Amino acid sequence: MTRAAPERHDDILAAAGRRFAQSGYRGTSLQDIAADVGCSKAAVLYHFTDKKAILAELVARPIDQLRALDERIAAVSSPAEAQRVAAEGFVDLAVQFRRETAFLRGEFPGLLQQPPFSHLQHIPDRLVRAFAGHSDRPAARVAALVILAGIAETCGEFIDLPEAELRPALLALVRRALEPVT
Amino acid sequence: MTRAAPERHDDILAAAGRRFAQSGYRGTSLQDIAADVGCSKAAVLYHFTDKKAILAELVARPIDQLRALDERIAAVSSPAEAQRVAAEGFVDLAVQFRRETAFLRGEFPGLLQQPPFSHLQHIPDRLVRAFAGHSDRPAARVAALVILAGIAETCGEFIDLPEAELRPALLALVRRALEPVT
DNA sequence: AGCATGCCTGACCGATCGGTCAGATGCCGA
DNA sequence: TCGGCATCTGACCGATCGGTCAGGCATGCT
Repeated sequence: MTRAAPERHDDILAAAGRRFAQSGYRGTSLQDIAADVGCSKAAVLYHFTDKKAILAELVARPIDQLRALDERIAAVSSPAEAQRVAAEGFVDLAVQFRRETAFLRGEFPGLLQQPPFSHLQHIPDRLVRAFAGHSDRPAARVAALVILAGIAETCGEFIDLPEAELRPALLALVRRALEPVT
Repeated sequence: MTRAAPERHDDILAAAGRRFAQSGYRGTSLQDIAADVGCSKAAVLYHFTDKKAILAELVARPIDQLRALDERIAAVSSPAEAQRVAAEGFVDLAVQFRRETAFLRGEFPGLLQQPPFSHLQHIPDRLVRAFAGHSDRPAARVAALVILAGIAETCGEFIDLPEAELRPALLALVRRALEPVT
């Protein structure tokens, strides 16, 4: 069965993403990916030079999305508008990013501090500042990141609560924590 | 070089713990562990039946600690005392547990819902209730867990802030979030 | 028709993995 | 001194891994 190259490329990427998220990078063989796609292992290596290349392209996507959100925030004029944009986009993005790259933290600790992931160390700084409303309290800025970034992974691990219910409750709590002291 | 069995046993366990935390379970070979300990791979398999057995014994330890803390909280009389004990013990324990078992989440998702890890789903319930001071707001109880559990992993990943500085700031924030609405 | 190109397959390779096994070594009680 | 047990080693096994290679097959251009 022969398909057009771009579609096969994306099929492999999607299958690899599901497998990596489920069983980790080292726990996923090229044979597994090929079976999901419905082709041979050699076909996978025809579209990607390496197994590493699949991973690299897979993680580049959320990084680009996060960078795009960062630029969108940088483009708006008022801090209030920046906060709104950040609050809307960052939660979903942080949740998605952590869910899709959870296996990286276990198998490759320290990898997120290296390029191209190290971009994240600078981008979230502006994101969180926008989200926390230019708060001077570092605890508030840190907390916004910690809470948001921890939602996806912690939910369903310790807590038996669907993400749909957990997120608004936590968001309300984040907003409250970030309110200025009266 | 021959050592007494209990010491060798613990040496292997300690070496495996470091390796698993660094490179993951599948990323660590028995040869790696043996090299760290200073013995042969067969010697490792003399003290442990399986590679799985090493992992099982490694993760059983923090589970026991968490259960012990739970029993300590159940033993105290007043809710205020329970809250103090929980606040003291749970933060360190949650941080340690998440750091030492971070690789599990990436390589074996869903494992923490199965025995013997599923005990954690019941134990933290009382812990968090004690920590949150019997709050009726579910968001507060959830938040206490989420925040505490997210400290170890998120710190040093996105945030360039040592844990020693991060923890008191977050603890202050947790307490504030849990205060009753005035 | 003939040929080139893109896409894919099955067979194969070396390396590494977890695990087994027979036997060597050292220690300790009889 | 001798036998037995605990501890450990080197050699080895089958399985699986990532990756290579020669060739097959369809399509489309000349």
